[in-house]
Amino acid sequence: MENYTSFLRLPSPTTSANSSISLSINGNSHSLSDFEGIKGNGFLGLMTGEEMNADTGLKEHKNPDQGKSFAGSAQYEVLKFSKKKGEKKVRKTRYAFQTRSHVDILDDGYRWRKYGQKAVKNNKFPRSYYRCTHQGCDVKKQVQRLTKDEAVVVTTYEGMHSHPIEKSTDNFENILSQMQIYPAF
DNA sequence: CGCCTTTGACCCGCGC
DNA sequence: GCGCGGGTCAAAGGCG
Repeated sequence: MENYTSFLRLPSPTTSANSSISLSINGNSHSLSDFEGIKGNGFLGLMTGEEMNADTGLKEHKNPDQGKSFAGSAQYEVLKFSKKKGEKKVRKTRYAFQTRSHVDILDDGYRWRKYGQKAVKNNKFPRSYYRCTHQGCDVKKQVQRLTKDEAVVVTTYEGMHSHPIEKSTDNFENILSQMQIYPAF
């Protein structure tokens, strides 16, 4: 997605447990409308089969035993400079989702290999780092639970899968795979 | 046996 | 320069 003119930063994940992340995308044609559409219809439509029951009013849905429920999402771009000298900046798009779940591992249909875990400041829960194991696919995700609301799991995806989903599950990542509207970098 | 997790070390950017 | 915080590496071990 080269055309984004603005990007949304999550509230600093180490200092804020704000559970209502606003979504502000003003990219090209499909950013906002499609994203919202999928979120409002596709996401929830399919999530209901899995006890998904929250949209933006996540705070009122405080029921960890319900399993997973979609809580919120955000997208933002990350500007990075390559470590190598003389390389241009690498732009990555990250999608952050908040999910109410009593389990950290949200099986989203892709195969992930954990490659790290770090303690996060001001957060008593560690953050886990996963990488997609599909060859040539360097999609990463971070999973982190909030101190202020232990029922909330924040999953941050970085990059996009350039391959089909590997398991036929009907959870939200399956839908994510269908909303690959942006070209891979 | 292959794939995965665990875990400390390492690296890097940034602020002081 | 140094320390801190975040991100990654890689060796070692676990498990099906």
